Amino acid sequence: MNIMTFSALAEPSRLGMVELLRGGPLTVGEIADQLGLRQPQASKHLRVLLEAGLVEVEAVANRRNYRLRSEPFRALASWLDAYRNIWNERFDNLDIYLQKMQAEENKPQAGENEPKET
Amino acid sequence: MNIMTFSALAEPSRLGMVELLRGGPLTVGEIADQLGLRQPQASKHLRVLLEAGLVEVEAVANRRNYRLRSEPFRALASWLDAYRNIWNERFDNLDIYLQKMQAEENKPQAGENEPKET
DNA sequence: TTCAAATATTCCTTATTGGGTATATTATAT
DNA sequence: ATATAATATACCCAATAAGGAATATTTGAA
Repeated sequence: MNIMTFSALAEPSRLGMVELLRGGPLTVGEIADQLGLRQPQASKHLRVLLEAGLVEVEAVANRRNYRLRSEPFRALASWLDAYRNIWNERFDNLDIYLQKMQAEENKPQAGENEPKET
Repeated sequence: MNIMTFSALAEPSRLGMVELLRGGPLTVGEIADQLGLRQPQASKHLRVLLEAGLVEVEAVANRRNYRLRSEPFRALASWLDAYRNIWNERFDNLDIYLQKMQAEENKPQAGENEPKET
């Protein structure tokens, strides 16, 4: 997984931009307007998104049309897939018990198998 | 989408920790070892992951067993779902053309509908 | 009580990041 | 050539984050 994807999304304005661009391409000015940003900061954040590969630009005269790229989202989804097991509460109580037992084996000092009561 | 999830993952050591914990719970020392970190930085990064809700701890004597929580991964997956359209290259050439046409309508200064040739 | 292991916290220092403002750049129109 | 709109870049400053090293805390054992 590319860490730049996460750092690009780890900023409110930039995450907002991505959500905004879900509706389709927008210019810098439109993005700045909708998010209440000044133009320079909008440009700077878009640059970060661009370098992270999250968006791409198309120059149309004066304007720059920014839109989402699909690749990083696909990558994110496939990375997430590796965590599907966790969905199903793989580490449920039984597993935790087994893991604890296994951890005990590292220091079988006092009682061997059955800890006597009191 | 909670931004803390992204900022927590936007750091190589922490992303490494998450990947590592995919295999099951580990103690601070084990994590530090496997990632070549000093213990204090391991603890500090784990704290960030903890506060982001990505992991949880279980104290067992001296040790702290850290393991992944499922919720943030579910949240991430459901957030990603909103971007599924982009998978299918929704913004293909036709869409881009239509969007460009719509953008033109904002400044219909010269030609109204049919721009005359030459 | 004293010791040692595992972990957390604190302090310090440096690097990075984000906002603000001014300015440069590019394209269109006159 | 000049003016204007849209955008990018540069510079400065404050806030944040990360590593290093020392220290505090907790637990089990002698």
